[in-house]
Amino acid sequence: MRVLFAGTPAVAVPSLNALLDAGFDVVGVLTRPDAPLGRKRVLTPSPVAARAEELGLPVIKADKIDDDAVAAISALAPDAAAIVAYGALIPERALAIPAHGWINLHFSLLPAWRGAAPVQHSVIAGDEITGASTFLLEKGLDTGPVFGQLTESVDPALTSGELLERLSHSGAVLLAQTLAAIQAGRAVPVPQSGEVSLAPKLSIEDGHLDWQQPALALRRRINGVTPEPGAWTTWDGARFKIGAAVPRPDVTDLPPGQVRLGSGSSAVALVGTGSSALELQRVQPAGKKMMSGADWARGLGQREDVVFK
RNA sequence: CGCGGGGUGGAGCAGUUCGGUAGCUCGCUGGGCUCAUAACCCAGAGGUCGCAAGUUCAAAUCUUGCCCCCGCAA
Repeated sequence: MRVLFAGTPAVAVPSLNALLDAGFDVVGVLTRPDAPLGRKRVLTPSPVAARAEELGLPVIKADKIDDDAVAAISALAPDAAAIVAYGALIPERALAIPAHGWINLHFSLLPAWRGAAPVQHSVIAGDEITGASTFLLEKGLDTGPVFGQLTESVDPALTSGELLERLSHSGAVLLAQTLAAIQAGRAVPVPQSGEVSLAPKLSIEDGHLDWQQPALALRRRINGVTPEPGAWTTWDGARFKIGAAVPRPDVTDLPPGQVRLGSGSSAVALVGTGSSALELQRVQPAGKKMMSGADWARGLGQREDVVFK
């Protein structure tokens, strides 16, 4: 079966690999154009583009599916298209090109968390179970009938990045299985049923921590927005990022935002919340590299005037 | 030229304003104490102060140029 693969970020790469390993004839790869990356704005190919070039596969780079892109896709004459985090809408006329349609791997248990950032929203919401779904792409946003799903329990200590990494691998297997079923003619798409929720792309503001919230909610938010867009607060008027924190239910005497620094060999950074305290494990003051909370506390010495806002 | 912070033993920092022998909290090594320990005590190793040039009797500190890291913005 001739398959077109569409995807852009690193989480899509395992799926591309899985399709090849499963023996599908990947006739081309659709990905977004090279984008400026980092402070120096170096034009960098997407991870999927890099992998495709490594494999010697034909690559179509398109920001939106215009006439040229449609023509390029048609020319490849795919029987099916597999799409994982491509990053742009596929118009109906492109959806119609492959006979079997476009099969999307989405990292949630649809119809929960339709949209660009399902895993992040799932972590922030405190879902105990999440997963991945394959479904037939149609006009609406992640609304198509589902072919298959897998579930994954959510470890409260995991960040979105880590959970997404796991799902990108388990989901890749699911995607390959779904395509195999379609090829064999035994795939049964089932309309989505259940409670719909939306997972729009996270903004910087989504990572802004509100210390009035209870510790567990804050931890979920920190994990949910890590590594992108990142959790932050402000200290002395400057941005202060927090990469990881664990609840300290035994510390209940700190007002929200107030920081207590342990000294000596018991160096530790605690911050008050709406409930009990959080212990900061990874922090990054503005202008500094990410460091452990203990290192940060050591460098500051015993100060009691550190307050997050 | 987008705005800003930073580079000081292995880690995190102070010292720079006003030049004058390298400091703090840890870590590490050895020893002591202890049933024991991330506790405590003693001793020790470890630094071209990002790089280069300049000023000076003397530069981590002042001047100039360059490199690298990071926050914001894109």
